[in-house]
Amino acid sequence: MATIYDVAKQAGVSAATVSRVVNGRASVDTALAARVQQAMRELDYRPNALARNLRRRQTSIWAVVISDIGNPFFTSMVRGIEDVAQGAGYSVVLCNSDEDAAKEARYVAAALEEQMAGVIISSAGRAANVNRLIEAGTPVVAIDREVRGAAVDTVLVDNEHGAELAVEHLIEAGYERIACIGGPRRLPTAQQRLRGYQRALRAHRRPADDELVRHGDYRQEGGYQAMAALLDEGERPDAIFAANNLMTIGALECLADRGISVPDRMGVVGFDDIPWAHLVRPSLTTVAQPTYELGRTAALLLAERIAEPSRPPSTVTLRTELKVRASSNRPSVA
Amino acid sequence: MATIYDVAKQAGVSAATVSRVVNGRASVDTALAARVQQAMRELDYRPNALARNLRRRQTSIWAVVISDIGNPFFTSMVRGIEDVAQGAGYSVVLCNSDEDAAKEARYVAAALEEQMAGVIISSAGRAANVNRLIEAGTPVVAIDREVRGAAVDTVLVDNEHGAELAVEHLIEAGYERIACIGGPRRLPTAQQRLRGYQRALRAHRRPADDELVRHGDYRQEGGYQAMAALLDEGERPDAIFAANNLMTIGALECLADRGISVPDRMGVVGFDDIPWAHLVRPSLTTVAQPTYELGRTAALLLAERIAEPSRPPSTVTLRTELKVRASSNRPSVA
DNA sequence: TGGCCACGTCGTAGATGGTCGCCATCGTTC
DNA sequence: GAACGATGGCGACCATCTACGACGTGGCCA
Repeated sequence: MATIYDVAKQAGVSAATVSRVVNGRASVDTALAARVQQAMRELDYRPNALARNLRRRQTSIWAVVISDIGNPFFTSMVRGIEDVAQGAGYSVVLCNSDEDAAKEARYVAAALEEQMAGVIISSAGRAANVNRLIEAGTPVVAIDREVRGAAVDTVLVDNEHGAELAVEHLIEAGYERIACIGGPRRLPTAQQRLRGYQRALRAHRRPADDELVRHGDYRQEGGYQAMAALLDEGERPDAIFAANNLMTIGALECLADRGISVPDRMGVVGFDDIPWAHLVRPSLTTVAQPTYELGRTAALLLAERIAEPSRPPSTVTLRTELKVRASSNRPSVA
Repeated sequence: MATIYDVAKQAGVSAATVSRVVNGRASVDTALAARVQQAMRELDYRPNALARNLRRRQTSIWAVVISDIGNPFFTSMVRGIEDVAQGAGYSVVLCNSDEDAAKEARYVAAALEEQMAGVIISSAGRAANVNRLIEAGTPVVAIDREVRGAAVDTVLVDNEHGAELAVEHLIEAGYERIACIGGPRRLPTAQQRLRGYQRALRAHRRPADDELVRHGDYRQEGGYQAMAALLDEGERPDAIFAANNLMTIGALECLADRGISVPDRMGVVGFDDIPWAHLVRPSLTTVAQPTYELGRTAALLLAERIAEPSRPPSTVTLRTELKVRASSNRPSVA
């Protein structure tokens, strides 16, 4: 592979001049510049990004650390990030932490070692990882999950409000005993969605029975097990609110296995949409998040922070939207 | 950020010794090594990957170039790649080419500039991109799609056979007029699946009517449009074989919009599974691909090629499996 | 007209942080 | 005493960027 020196020799100039032509920062005589361009074409010269990165002490890569690459919520978000990154001249690296704090820490370490230009993170755990990045001066944006104890740009959705809407909708549809399949207790999104659920019950003077709340792991399997527990233990609910998309799928699976018909004997609303929610039968009522927009916003915030590292961190909260479909349509009791 | 020289000073040794301790290549006296470890901890030393990469003329990153990050087929495949990469000490960068040859070329250029340790690619277009990598000495593995005109390690599934099985199944289920929603003509997978469809028809002496074959873009929208065309133009089929998962979803959507019941009035089999195929009503008969295994195999091949660059390229073909569910269950005519 | 200064260009030389080949040293063993 | 292995330091090297200074030109002022 040709280096900058080969080009310089071919064009009869110094390497510095070639560098100037490549980067367009300083002024170079037009005739010389043309000769350099010519030489670059002839040698099929590609600047060595490694050397440039070392010298500039920074890559042009953004790391995106997410907790589950298989969740369509994240893939759509990543698209939003990618589109902005592309436009701003950055590449995007995807890191899949699998909700594992250790794996997340490894990726953060890698981001530091590789001197990534920025990090967008949906953190599984404590603030330590995020703070490590901030201390090292790496621009960071938290997405989807707020990070307590870290001063960082953040993009969220109104989880509590969305959950409240969902549960209110179930109440208005006539369901009586509404259960909740919550997410992992340590995750802020799970806590907020649970609060929304409780708030709606309280507002409508429904008792908040502890037996009605189960916690899953935000995966399909967890949703299945939580649903099974709700069916087998204690007084059976007639509707459920599930705190994320994959757990909703799991719950539906369980209900199908048990032959419990939705929405007649069990109303179902899930948090976060699924691309084919309307193909599932019955079609699924969901609290839709603006996933693409979430990614876009985070990427824009990151670009701004890179441009202006010292500005105070800001938090953007996007709205959710209740999409009423068939799974929460209780047949009126005659 | 502390450099290797800071650590060397702190431990009272030379930078070379610190390097040896970090990399564990050469033997270092235990006492010295301990002092170095101590100094690294005290200074919170992180090796600068950029400098190492420059010197070694290689990063420890694998680029995975895929054509649609939103397709669960690819996300599962990526998991398989990641797990192997993780174990072998590599990080994985995801590049989303969106079936766009130009975008793909940009990512390939980036992989060359950043001197990626290896590339796994599901190429959208011609062999030029892959050959550029091979010429530069970058280890490459083609996945899911063979690359004609390039001598490269390849991992495929038996597309033709899988498609044949699917169509045979529809024939045996009693469907008469079986249509095909094929993929983009230029893609080898689309060509192979189409051939499997045609072969099955021929074997059962069904006429291969050109009117019964439409081509989509491997996305949901394309499946929807192809289905609509099949319904509106010419003699209507009573079953369809769709050449990938997202187009199957699109076709189902179209059928639902038109009120055409599946499997009574239209049998449906799709190529490639969907995580929640059994939740869609009716549950979906599919040709399942070993997606995770596909990724794993490609990653293993890449690791082998990196270890032994001169070995002749090999091709691995994995088997598909027909998963019979409800969407192809034709009610027997009384 | 001569001298000085500003400015546009361009080359030299170091800096970036690690890695590794080579060589010196030291202790051990035969 | 020679041979050998283990150990650790020196300095070149990776490809690029950039601070600094040199050089030439032209304008302006005395």
